[in-house]
Amino acid sequence: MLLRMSTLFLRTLREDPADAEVPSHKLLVRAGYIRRVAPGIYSWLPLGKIVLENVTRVVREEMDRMGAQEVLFPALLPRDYYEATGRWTEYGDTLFRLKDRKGSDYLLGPTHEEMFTDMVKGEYSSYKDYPVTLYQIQTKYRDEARPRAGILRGREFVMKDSYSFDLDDDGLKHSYEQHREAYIRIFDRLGIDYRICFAMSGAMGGSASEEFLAPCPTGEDTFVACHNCGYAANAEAVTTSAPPAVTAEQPALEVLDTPDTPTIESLVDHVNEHFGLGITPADTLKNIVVKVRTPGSDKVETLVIGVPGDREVDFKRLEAAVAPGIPEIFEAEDFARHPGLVRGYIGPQVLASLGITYLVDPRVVTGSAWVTGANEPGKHAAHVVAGRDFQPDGTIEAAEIRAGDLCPRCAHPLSIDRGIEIGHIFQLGRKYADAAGLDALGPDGKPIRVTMGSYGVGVSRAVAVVAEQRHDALGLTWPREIAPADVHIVGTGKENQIEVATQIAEELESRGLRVLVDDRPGVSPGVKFKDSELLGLPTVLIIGRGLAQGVAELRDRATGTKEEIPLAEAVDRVLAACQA
RNA sequence: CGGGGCGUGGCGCAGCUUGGUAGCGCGCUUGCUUUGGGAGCAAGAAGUCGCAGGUUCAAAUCCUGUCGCCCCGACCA
Repeated sequence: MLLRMSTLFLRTLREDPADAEVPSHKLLVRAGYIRRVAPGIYSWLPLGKIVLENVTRVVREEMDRMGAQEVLFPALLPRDYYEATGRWTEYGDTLFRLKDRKGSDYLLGPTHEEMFTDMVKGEYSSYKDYPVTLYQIQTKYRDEARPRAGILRGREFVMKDSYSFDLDDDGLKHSYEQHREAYIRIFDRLGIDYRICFAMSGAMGGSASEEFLAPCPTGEDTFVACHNCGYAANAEAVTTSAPPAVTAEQPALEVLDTPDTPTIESLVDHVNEHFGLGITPADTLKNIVVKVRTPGSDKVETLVIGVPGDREVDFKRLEAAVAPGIPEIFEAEDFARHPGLVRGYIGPQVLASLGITYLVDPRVVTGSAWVTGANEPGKHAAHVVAGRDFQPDGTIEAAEIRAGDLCPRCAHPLSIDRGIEIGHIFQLGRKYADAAGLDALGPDGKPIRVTMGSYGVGVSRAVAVVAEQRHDALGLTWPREIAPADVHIVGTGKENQIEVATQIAEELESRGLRVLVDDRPGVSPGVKFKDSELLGLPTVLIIGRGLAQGVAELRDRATGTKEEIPLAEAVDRVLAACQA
């Protein structure tokens, strides 16, 4: 491959685009890789298209290597496939819907579980056919509430999605492990820094689930990591380690007059001042009321959640914890309907008699004593003991996570970072097979319900993530595997530098390298150097002022090292650099 | 959907308070000079000032409405 900048369809921008905020967005636009056409929708210019194809190639090679077989579904799909699983309505506004000329409903596929399941059902019927894993690399459409950060979160994006079909749980585990290994190879080859995090399976249903998160300040996901034992988890999936149960005898419950103490801080101050208890916010028990709506029905359950007073309820964690239920704020009118719940002074002592479910943070262990509401305006209760004065219906992971919280596996302090989800693997189980009635006929003549795994890689997002993780003040610094070319040869000077640069470019191309040569006449050296740095090819060879002395300059874009080399050795030295 | 900001040549912006000739930088075209860090000089091309209505002798500027976009929060590869 030999690209000549004199004819390459490329225009670099000197200034950041006004609508870009994150580095990958700014740089990909400035370097002429992508252009915006609508919110969350981008065109790929020649260099960007090459990078995207390179990522695609890596993903495809690794999927093929693990034995998955590539298929391709349409992006334009009829409604009925998504009707069977209820997702035509469940997916809500995120689904791009359209009608054909006859008025029939269609959609642009946001994901393809239904299609894969249906395809396997149509072709396979015997246990001898299984297991099988299929994948596709496809453009997906999601009408995101808020597309953002350029290509990082678009409404149209390229995704590799695959599905494994197995006859039993062990088979599913094996398929899952194979994917895990394939993903590790993929992201290693792409040069992405990532963590494999425990995840919630969320609305998709299913059990084991892990996310591949690329640590990045602009990331939208929060994850914790333990630097001692290697544990990592999405914030929603972190489990809280419970302290041991308290066996010591506790004083009897005591109701205290606590007027004007609407906040935890005011309560703590008041109690310490008037009753000398010496408590901290962590000794109080804060009780939050929420409504949990069951999707697709009118059923709404009232739920009270007890968390230590020094912590907020993390709504995302709460959502994950009550999934597939949808938590909603308990409004003033809801309080009006539940006179037993005294806003600001709720204590768990009365919940059982009110018939309200009470779930507590795991720190609220049996025997622990708390200062909490007394279910009367202006009154709180002290020495309220779990297991004695109230009986929780269970625990819930809804309290916020903080840096320094203890690792659930080894009890070392956890760190908190942000990351971008680039891959997600999980064991779906039989939800879609159930919906589709996907069975294999077993050796005994009886049907076996197939169990599935679902696995995704954000292909176009990976391009942005690499740009996000690998750039400097001057521009992009692609890893060789996905760079638009191996080497950028810059010819600059008023003698025959451009001719020589072109000759070397042709020689390197014939030796199997992918080459970009800057053969633009009359363009000043500064412009060429700046463009070279912006574009970010890993190796740069400059044929410039040293030509008369038979000298070229070899640069490494990422490290910034520069070396003068004899022109006669240029081809070999570039080859060596590109093969290192 | 809630909150904030912005719509002016291809890109980045000023002008709007106090109505009166549409301006700057980059990019683009032509010529000459320049060639190791986004060159210089000269001459050019290119704008329904988001859209609609209103006020006015006169609207980018004032008023009303409307559309769109970006950013921050609830959703996800």
